[in-house]
Amino acid sequence: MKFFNAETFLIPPEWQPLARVFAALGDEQRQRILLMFDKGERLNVGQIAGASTLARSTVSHHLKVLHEADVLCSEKVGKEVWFWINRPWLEKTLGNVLDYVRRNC
Amino acid sequence: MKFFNAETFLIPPEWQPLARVFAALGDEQRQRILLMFDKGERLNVGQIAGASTLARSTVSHHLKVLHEADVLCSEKVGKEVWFWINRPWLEKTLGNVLDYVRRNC
DNA sequence: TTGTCATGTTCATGTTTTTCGATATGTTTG
DNA sequence: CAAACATATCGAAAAACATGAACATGACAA
Repeated sequence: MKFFNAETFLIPPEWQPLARVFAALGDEQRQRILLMFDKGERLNVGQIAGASTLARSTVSHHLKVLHEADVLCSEKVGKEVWFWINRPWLEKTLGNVLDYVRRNC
Repeated sequence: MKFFNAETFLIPPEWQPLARVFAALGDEQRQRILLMFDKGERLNVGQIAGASTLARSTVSHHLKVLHEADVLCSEKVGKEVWFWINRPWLEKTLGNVLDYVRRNC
């Protein structure tokens, strides 16, 4: 068994940002939102809410979760906030997990 | 915007097994369990429960979730049930997502 | 066989977290 | 200021999580 620390078991700290990504992507509504984005596209809350069955405030909440997990970037322009996928981070994160699996599983 | 279907938005069916993987990996305790496995190692419920702070029944539940997401394989030998990481599936799933990100994000 | 112990799952319950919409508040534009 | 857009907060409903007790099964010894 791996990573023993006396009696208890500790998650390596480099896994924690990753944990947020998985938690964020674990929700179906948030997956739905992510899949809406076209390559390189930027969308605002209204557009996403319009394409979903959720209330605008609910969409805003999910966007916040995705943003805190660094899965989405955002920029406020005038009275609108534009979101887009953080491709480099997503690519790096998934790549790291894949490497980990290949090396340690 | 992508994948429009009249008014509502549909998740492509090939994403559903993947969604289960992310949901399974979204929980911290389940991450903890996964990280316990050494390369190629097989562990039973008692060993995992012993290395965690959770009750055996709780561990059993989490193992069931991981198994239903195909993240773990299991085999019953005698009175013990042995679990191990489904490396090929995990590798394939993460690889698919990574490809998707590279192609469509 | 019968009894006992070890292992794992299922069930009922209680707790905690998440989800969601409504409303109120904040910002920016015209 | 008024209108449009987004966010924050709150409470209710739903889902997920954790636990011990009860149950099922297999190993093993008397």
